[in-house]
Amino acid sequence: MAKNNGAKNLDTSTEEKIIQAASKVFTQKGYVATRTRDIAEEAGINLALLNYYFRSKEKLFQLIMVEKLQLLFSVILPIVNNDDLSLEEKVETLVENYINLLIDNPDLPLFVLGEIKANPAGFKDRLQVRKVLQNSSFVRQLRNRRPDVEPVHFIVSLLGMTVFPFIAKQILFADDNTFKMQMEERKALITKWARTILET
Amino acid sequence: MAKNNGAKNLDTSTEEKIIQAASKVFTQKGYVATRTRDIAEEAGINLALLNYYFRSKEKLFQLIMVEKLQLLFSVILPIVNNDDLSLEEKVETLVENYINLLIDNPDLPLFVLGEIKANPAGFKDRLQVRKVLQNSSFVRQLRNRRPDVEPVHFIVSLLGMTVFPFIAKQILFADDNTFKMQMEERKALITKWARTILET
DNA sequence: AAATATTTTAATCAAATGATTAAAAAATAT
DNA sequence: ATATTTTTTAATCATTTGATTAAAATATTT
Repeated sequence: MAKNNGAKNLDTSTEEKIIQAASKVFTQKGYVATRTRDIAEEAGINLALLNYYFRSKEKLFQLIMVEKLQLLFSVILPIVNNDDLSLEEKVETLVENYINLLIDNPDLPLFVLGEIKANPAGFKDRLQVRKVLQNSSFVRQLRNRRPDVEPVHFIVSLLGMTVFPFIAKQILFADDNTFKMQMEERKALITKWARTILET
Repeated sequence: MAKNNGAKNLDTSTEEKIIQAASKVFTQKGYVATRTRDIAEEAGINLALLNYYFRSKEKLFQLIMVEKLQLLFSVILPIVNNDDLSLEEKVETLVENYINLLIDNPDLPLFVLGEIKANPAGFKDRLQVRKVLQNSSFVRQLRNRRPDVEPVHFIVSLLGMTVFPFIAKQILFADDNTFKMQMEERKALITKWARTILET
C-alpha cells in the first residue's frame, strides 16, 4: 500500500487538500457555480484524483455541507439548551460566539442559506431547526419573559441583527478591516439592544 | 412587419412572456443554475426565440437584474431622502413598505445578494448604496439623535430584522400562510423595537 | 393576391464540464 | 531487489448547455 502515513501529516494529505479546497470553493461560489476543475486546481491536484477520492462532485459537496451545518449548529445548540444560563446570558454568549464564528467564516451564511433554498427537499428532513428551537430552554425563557410576543420574532431579530451584516457586507460596508472592527463593536450593541427589546 | 400590435396586448407579447419567465426563473434559481431552456419552457416558447429577442442569457439577465435593483431601491430611496418625515416616521414607513414588497417578492433578497456576491466587480461601480445612504436625510437624523452610535449599525439592524426572515424563511418558518401572517404582525414589532433602540 | 418583412421553429454546433479509463509513478510488502 | 498494491496522471467520453442557422410560418405592405 502507498498509504500516505499513519497519523501525522494528515493535514497535508491529498484527501485533506481536496477537502480544504472544496470547502473554500464551494462556500465561495456555491454548488452549481463551482467546477470540479476549480477544486482540483485549488488543491493542486489532477481532476481525476478528485473523483478517485470522492467518487463525484455531489458526494464531495455533501461532505462539505454537513461539515458547515455542524459548524453553525455547534455554536447555537449548546447555548440555547443550556439551562444554567439566564436569558440575558444566552443572548450575550450567542451573539459573541456567533459573530466570532462569522468573522472567521464570512461566506457561511449566504452559502448555507443559498444551498438550502436551491434544494429544499434535501434538507427538509435533516434540518429541524424549528423543532429543536421549539423545545429549547431558550424559547421557554422567551415565552416566560414575554408571553405577548411569539418567540420566533425575537429569535429572527437577534439572528437578523447578527447574521445580516455578513450577508450584505458587499453592499453596506467599505473595506474588510473596518468591517471586522465594526463587527467587534457590534457585539456589545446587539447585546444591549436585545436586552432592551426584551423589556419593551 | 409582423409587429404583434400597437399598444394593447403587450402583457402577453412574446417579449413580455420571456421577461416574465426570466424574472421568475432567475430570481428562483440564480444566474448559473438557470438554463436558457428553463426560461424558454416557462415562457412556452422555443429556445431560439429567446436568443432572437435578447441575444444572450447574459443580456437577458442584466435586464432582470436592473429591474430588481430598481424595485428594491424604489422603496428605500424616496423614504430615506424625504426631509419631511421624522426619524420615527421614516422607520415606520420603511418597515411597512419593505415588508409589503418582500411579501410579494420573497426571493428578491437572496437573489440580489447572491448575484452581487457572485460578481462583485459588476456592481462595485453601479451600486453605491453606501454613498447614497451616507448623504441621506435618514443618516443625518440618526447621527443627530444618537451621536454615540455609528448609523450603519442601526441601519444594519433595521434591515436585518426586516429582510432576514425572508432569507431564512425555509429554515425558521413552517408553512407559507403563517409566515405571511407573522410578517404582517412583525411590522408593528420592528417599528416598536427600532424606536426603543433609538432611545437606548 | 403577390411581395416583403417579421416571427417562430427544428436541427445542429461548439464549448464546457462531470466522469471514466488505461497507463505511469510511487509507495509498500515480500 | 522484486513483486504487489496504491496513488496520480493524461487522454478521452458523454452529456449538458448557450448559441446559431436555415427554413417554415405568420403577419404586413403594396
